[in-house]
This record gives sequence, structure tokens and C-alpha cells, in this order.
Amino acid sequence: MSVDAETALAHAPPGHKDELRLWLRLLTCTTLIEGEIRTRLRRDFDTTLPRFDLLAALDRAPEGLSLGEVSRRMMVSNGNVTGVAARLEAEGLIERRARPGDRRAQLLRLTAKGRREFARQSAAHEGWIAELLAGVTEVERGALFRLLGHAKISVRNALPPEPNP
Amino acid sequence: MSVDAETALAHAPPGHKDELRLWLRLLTCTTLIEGEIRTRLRRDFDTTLPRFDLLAALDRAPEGLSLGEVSRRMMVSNGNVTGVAARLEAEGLIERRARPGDRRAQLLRLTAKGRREFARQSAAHEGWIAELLAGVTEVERGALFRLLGHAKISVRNALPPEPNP
DNA sequence: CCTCATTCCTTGAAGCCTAAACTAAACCCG
DNA sequence: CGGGTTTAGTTTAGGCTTCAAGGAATGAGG
Repeated sequence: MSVDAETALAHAPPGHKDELRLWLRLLTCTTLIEGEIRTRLRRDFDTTLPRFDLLAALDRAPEGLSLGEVSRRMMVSNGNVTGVAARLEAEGLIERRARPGDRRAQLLRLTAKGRREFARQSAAHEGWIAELLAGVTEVERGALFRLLGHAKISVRNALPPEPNP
Repeated sequence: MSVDAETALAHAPPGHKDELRLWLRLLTCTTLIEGEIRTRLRRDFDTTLPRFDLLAALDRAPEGLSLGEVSRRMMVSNGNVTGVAARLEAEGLIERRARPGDRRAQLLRLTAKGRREFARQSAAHEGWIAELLAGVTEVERGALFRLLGHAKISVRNALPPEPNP
């Protein structure tokens, strides 16, 4: 994989807007990093990014999270969480227990095994990200972080409003 | 979906590196935009992002592209392209023809119908991106584009080298 | 010509993902 | 209480995605 969509687009007939070029570059960066993280998660831990993300969400919430809360944090559909959680539960990395006072909801929590496993994965993951972004100076990282904050707000404002609990 | 991983992480115990926060914000921005584009492609054109991307790749290459070339440009596996191309071909949006002198390879090209359809989708897509990024000033966009360029180079340099044709 | 490695593509298994339809529980309110 | 609405989660159909295995054509070197 040596040519990406953005690079290819540079050869396209002109007329593409500024915003489109920015979006394609953003997408390229994310895709490159994400792909490498996926590869390494599989290679070193025989796991996947969604599984890692779900463990990460639970690791940050020691009191447990309902499936719906996980789905909101991960920005994926609720049906999706059902499947990923089922696999993690089958492997003993997470457990479900009823939420007292609400028989609809269930709380997901890390098991001891899950906590141990995630700690290993998480440390490696943090190192990988630092490694991939090592060529960006601290000043640049700060600027990027700030600008991406603006972009995030811009996108959220353009999005249809969500139901507010 | 009101809380994302990045926001949730802000409440996490400290110790997370700078790079990790930047990566999560980058991922959030991309996920937000990509999700909205997917939704609108489905809503307005009853299609998907990979299909749109494949048409876009072919639109930029009037002489046609082999499946392998498409897979490199889209940064996905070759097996993946097989499936998406099969569906697009079944709908008459693209066509395959043998590459003269190499019976292994096939060239994919847009049909007239495919070209027409992509023109509609592409115009809408460009507008959507501009709309979502409208809250980012032109100066900021320029800075973002430049900084993301650095990030892209950083990541590529950290990646295992690819076979060079 | 023959062999072996390479390239192009397809297939199959498994997992991820969504939208939509559905069940069950909880809530609201008259 | 009883009806309608909302919320939590599951299921299903269909598409995307990867990896690994494999078939077919090509090409390079003997």
C-alpha cells in the first residue's frame, strides 16, 4: 500500500475545495495510525481495536458501565456493543451483572483477568502512539490539538442535535 | 451519542501522554465526520462510503485501474476490493475488462451510468465536508493541513517500509 | 523448455458495523 | 390502576474488513 486517496487526489483535475483536501489528509492520518494499531494489537495481543476500546472504556469506569453507556462512549451502535461484549465475556475479560433497581440494564465490569490484560495492552498502545507521532514536535502537537478542538466543535455544531438526557 | 472516548478520557486518572490525547482527538474528529458522511450517503444516495471511495478512485483514472491499484489507493486489502467491486459491477456502475497482455489483471472503469451517479454524489459530498468544517477559519484550515502533513510523514517514517515496485 | 518465485485476484472464515424491528422493563400521567 | 411512551438490550439482514490459503498467469534464470 504505497499510494493513498489523498495523494492520488493531488493529481486530479483542479476545483476541489480546500475543505476537501483537509478532510482527506485528516482521514489519511487517522487511517494510517489506526491500521498500524490494529496490526500490532493482533500481532502482539491477538485482539482487535474494538475489543481494546471496550476494555479501555470499562477501565476508566471502575463502577461499571451499561451497554448503552459504552455504546455512547465508543460512538458505535448499541447492537454492536452486544456482540463485542459477548465475546469478551466469553473469554472472561469482562462480566455483566444486573443493575440494582432496573432489570433492563446490566453493568459491564472488567474482571481481574480483564484488568490485567488491559494493563499490558494499554502500556504497549501508549508507546505505539508516541512512537508513531515522534516526528511531530511538542509545539506542533499542541497546535494540532488546539486546532482539532476547533474542528471538533465545528463538526458537532453542524451535526443534527442529539437527544439530551 | 453524546460522549466520546476522548471526552471520557479527560476524566481519567492523569499520566496519559500528550501523544495519546492528540491521537484520541484526531480519531474523534475523523469518526464524527466519517459517521455523518456515511449517514448522508445512505440517506440521500442509498450507498456506502467504500462504494463512494471506489467510484472516486475510478473517476480520477479515466483509463481504468486494476483491482490491486484500487486496493492500494483505498488502503484496504485486495480481498476487500473484490467484494465491493462485484456489487458495483452488478449494479452497472463499473465494468471490468481484461488488461491486454496480462490475463491475470483486469481493469475497472466507470460506466456512463457510474460516471453520472458519481458526479451527483461527489458534488453533494464536497458540500457536506465544507458544511461540517465551516466553523474552521481558512487560516486554521491551512495550519491544520500543514501540521497534518507533518504528522503523516511522522507516521509513515515509523511504519515498516513497503515493498517498492 | 522447465522450474521456481512473483504477481493478481478470489475464496472462506471470522469479526466488526449499521439500521431496523423487536421484547421487556420502567416511566408518566390522568 | 391503566394506557401510552420511552429506554435498554437483542436480533436479523446485509455490507465491510482482514487474514490466510490457494489458483492462475507471468517472468526470470537455467
